[in-house]
Amino acid sequence: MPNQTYTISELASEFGVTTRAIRFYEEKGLVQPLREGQRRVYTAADRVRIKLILRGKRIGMTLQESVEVIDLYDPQRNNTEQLLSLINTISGRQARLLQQKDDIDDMLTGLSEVLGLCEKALGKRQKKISATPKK
Amino acid sequence: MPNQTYTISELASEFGVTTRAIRFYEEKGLVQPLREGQRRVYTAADRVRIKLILRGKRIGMTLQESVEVIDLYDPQRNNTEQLLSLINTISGRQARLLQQKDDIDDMLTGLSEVLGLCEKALGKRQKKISATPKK
DNA sequence: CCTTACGTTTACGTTAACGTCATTGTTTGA
DNA sequence: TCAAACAATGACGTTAACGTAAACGTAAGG
Repeated sequence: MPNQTYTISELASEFGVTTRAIRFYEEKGLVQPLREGQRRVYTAADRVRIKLILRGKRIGMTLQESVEVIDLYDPQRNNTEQLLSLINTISGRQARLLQQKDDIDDMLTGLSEVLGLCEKALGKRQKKISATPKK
Repeated sequence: MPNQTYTISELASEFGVTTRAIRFYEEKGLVQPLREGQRRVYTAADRVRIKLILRGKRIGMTLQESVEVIDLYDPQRNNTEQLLSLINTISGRQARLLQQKDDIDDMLTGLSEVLGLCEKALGKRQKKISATPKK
C-alpha cells in the first residue's frame, strides 16, 4: 500500500520534533499537506520533504537552503541557460559540502587524540588499582 | 617570531567576518584579547580560537557548542569520574559528527545524480547544435 | 454524557548571532 | 595641521526557528 498517510503527531514523534515545528514548516511553505476537514494529512512525499529538511538542519543549513537543495531535484529546467545556472548552483553547493566534510574530519581527528589521552590517563589509574571493579 | 599579534580588522578580513562579529564573540566570553590602551590586541592563540569557532559554525554548531568542543582540548580534568564524563562527551560528539558526514554524503550523492542529468541534457543539446561555441 | 486525547488557529514571547547606527577617541600620512 | 582611516562603546534593530499559551473543535471510550 504505497498510499500511506500520516498525521502530524505521527511524523512529529517519528522525527523527534514538535507538531508546532511541522506547522511552522507549512507556514513557510516547505510542505503542503492535504486536509481531511480541518486535520492535516501528510503523504509519503510530504514525509520525505520533512526528512530532507531535517537532514539539512543537522548539517547547519537554514530551512530556506534545504528547500533550495530539495528543489534542485525536480527537473523544472528547460533551456540551456537554466541548466548552466543549475550546474553552477550544484557545484557551489558541492564545494561547501566538501569543506564541511573537511571541517568534520579535522574535528574528529582532534577528538580522537583527546580520547586517546583520556584512555591513557585512565589506564595508568587502572594499573594502580590493579583490578577492574565488577559492577 | 612566534609572538605575532593581530588587530581586530586584520582578523576580520582574514576570516571574512566583520569586526562587530569578533567583538560579539568577546562579549560572549569566547575570546579575551589583550589591550594596548583601548585597542584590542589578538595573540596567535586568540586567532586559533576564532578560527575554530568559525569552523564550528560552518558545520552548524552554535557558538557555545564550539566553545565546548574547544574546551575539550585543554586538560583541566583530574579524577576518574571527570575523565569518564569527558569520554562520554567526546563519544557523543563523535557520533553526531559521523551522522553529519553521512548526511553530507547522501546529499552529495543526490547532487551528483542531478548534475549527471544536467550534463546529459546539455549533451543532447550540444549534438543538435553540433558544435561548441568558442568563448 | 463527560472526560481524555488529539487537532486547529491566533498571537505573543524567546534565543542566537549578529547588523546598523551614532558618538567619540587616536593616529598617521600628505 | 588636518582630513582620512581605524578603533571603541553603547544602544537599538533584525532574522530565523520555533516555544508557549489561550481558546476552541471533534471523536472515541467508559
